[in-house]
Amino acid sequence: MKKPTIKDVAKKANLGMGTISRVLNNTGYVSKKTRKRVMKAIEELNYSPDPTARGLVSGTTNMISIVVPMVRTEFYDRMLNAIDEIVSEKSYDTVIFPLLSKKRLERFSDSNAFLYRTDGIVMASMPVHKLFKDGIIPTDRNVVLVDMYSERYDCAYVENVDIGEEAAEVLLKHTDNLKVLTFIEPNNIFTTNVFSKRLNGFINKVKDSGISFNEDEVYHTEINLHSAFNNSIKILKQTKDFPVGIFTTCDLFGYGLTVAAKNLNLEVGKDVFIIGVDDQIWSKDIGLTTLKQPVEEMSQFAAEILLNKINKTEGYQEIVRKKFESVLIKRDSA
Amino acid sequence: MKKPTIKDVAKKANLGMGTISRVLNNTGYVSKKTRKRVMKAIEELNYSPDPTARGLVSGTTNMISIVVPMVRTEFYDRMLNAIDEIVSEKSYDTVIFPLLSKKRLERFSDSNAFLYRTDGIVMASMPVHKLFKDGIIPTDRNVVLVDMYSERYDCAYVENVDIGEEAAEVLLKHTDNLKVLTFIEPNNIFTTNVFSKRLNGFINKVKDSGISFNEDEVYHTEINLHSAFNNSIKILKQTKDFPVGIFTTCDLFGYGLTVAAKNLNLEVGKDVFIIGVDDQIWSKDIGLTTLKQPVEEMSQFAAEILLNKINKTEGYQEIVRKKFESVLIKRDSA
DNA sequence: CTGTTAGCGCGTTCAT
DNA sequence: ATGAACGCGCTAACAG
Repeated sequence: MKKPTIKDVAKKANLGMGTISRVLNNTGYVSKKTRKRVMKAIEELNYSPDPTARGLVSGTTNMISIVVPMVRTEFYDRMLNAIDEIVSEKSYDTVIFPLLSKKRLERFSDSNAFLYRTDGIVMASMPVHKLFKDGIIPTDRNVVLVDMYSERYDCAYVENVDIGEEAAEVLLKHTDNLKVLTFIEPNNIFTTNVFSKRLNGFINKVKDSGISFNEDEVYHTEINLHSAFNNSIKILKQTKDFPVGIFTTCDLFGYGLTVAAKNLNLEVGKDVFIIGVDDQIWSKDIGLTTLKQPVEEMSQFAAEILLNKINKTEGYQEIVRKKFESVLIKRDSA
Repeated sequence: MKKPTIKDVAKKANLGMGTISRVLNNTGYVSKKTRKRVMKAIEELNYSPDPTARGLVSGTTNMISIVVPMVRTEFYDRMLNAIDEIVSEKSYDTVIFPLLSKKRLERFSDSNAFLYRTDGIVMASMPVHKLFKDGIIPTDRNVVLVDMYSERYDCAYVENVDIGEEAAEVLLKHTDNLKVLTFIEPNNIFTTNVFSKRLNGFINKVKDSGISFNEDEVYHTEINLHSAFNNSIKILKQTKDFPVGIFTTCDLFGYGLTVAAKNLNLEVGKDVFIIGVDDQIWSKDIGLTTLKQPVEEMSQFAAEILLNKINKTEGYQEIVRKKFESVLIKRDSA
């Protein structure tokens, strides 16, 4: 019971292999009648073409690789869904490569890694210049970056410095008494420093506005709610004057702060102003004002330019770069 | 600048293709000297073999597919890491297929989907009997299930009914006044009903112990902290007698309940006893007693039997099934 | 020990 | 409009 091949179909339909291939790929001429015969044979044998063989001869796989740093956040979940939606319309399949470890990165440095055998690659939040030798992704396939700026590659990104600046603007409308709750990224090749960019943008904007800002007002937390809660309690207890405006560099921290404020009987939106980043699905429920990164739009845009490039016939192609703006979602907290 | 092929290497080293192939695959005899020559040529040309061509002829890819329902939980993140760790030792690569949608499921029903072109498939938390026609995964490749029991396939799983029972046991040591906070799974082909299994196990155990249990004592929540928190407040407010013991069918809900209790000035571990499931990374920090599913052990076991099967030469192989026991992690909350 | 050759399953000429 | 033959890059089998 071996799997049927195109040869079996040809034999069954009393036709040449070429003809079968032609109806399979909708290429060249083939009469209506024989097409029907082919379809019937395919049906009967329950045949479907072998993608490996196809890949070998045509060089294409009808698949798109998506490389993500990890797979446990809403951000990347949204991204994967958005990309899959776009490419599946053109009957491309997605396959996910989480960059789990340094060992995996090494494997990804081989241009024959499976990752690069697909028709196109989406790299999300990857500091390509740090990860790959000479900053070059070892492939001749089409590549597009999401959530990352690059000089060399097509990319769809948001400027995290801008996010920090916008956060400052929002809070400054309420008070000059400002603090920040953020995460300190480890200094390794994997990080894209989104948190420190947001922080820097915030500080710059505040200082530009002529307000003094002491680095002591930046508090640290780990990326989990419990740590965010604990450190929020600390911030609030150390706060002498209210109201206070606090920029939490992601919504999760904003959540911790919201709960902490409630615990200390402080009113969010009056005693404590909070702005977060990301607009998580639950952010609405807790009335958190936030800067939403347009993940879906960004991802879909990236997917589209990737498909374009794949289907464009050879030749020079300009690098496409698109900066996406975060959107202020105004709710009760600020 | 085409990529070098094995032919180029052969030419460069003045050898036959066969010899190159032999050193590449460590098969057959090849003298030390020529091996060196080959290595040198490979180095100089920066050659690496084309996995597609390899796959076509040998039928193997050195890759393992992992199918997961989604990719945004710690549970699956842990699983992926655990599996990757095992298989990468044998220089297999992992590729992830999240079952994002019904459309994707359809694609997965084609035995030539890329998913099935790898050397082995790990399916996580997949109700195979509901997802595939006749309950058969359309492939002749080796398959093993994780976090799911099956009559037909090798599997490594935990019995979620047991988890509910154990939770009941723990809480009953503190009080007979019991409640549950859980999620109601939608009734579709994707769900594995872990939550209702845990609930049923709990209820059965309680009733077996001669304690009456009213279905009204089961409260529902969505799978996010905010909903868990809100519904926890509701539970606690509707509770007349303390202490109360509450089984939260996952740690996330336990977290919401912990925060809610604090909010209402109830002491966890005295007024309110809580037991959760999963032992998330932050569960320790909030002192949550929990039943840890041995994700890593389970996943690694599955990976190992998969590798075994792959490398075993043909012939009858018994189905391997291993049930893993959850581990009680005792902390302050119960 | 090493070279040669026949396919793996398919797409793509090139005849017809 | 269709069939035959070649080759994609590689491994396996067989000669030598």
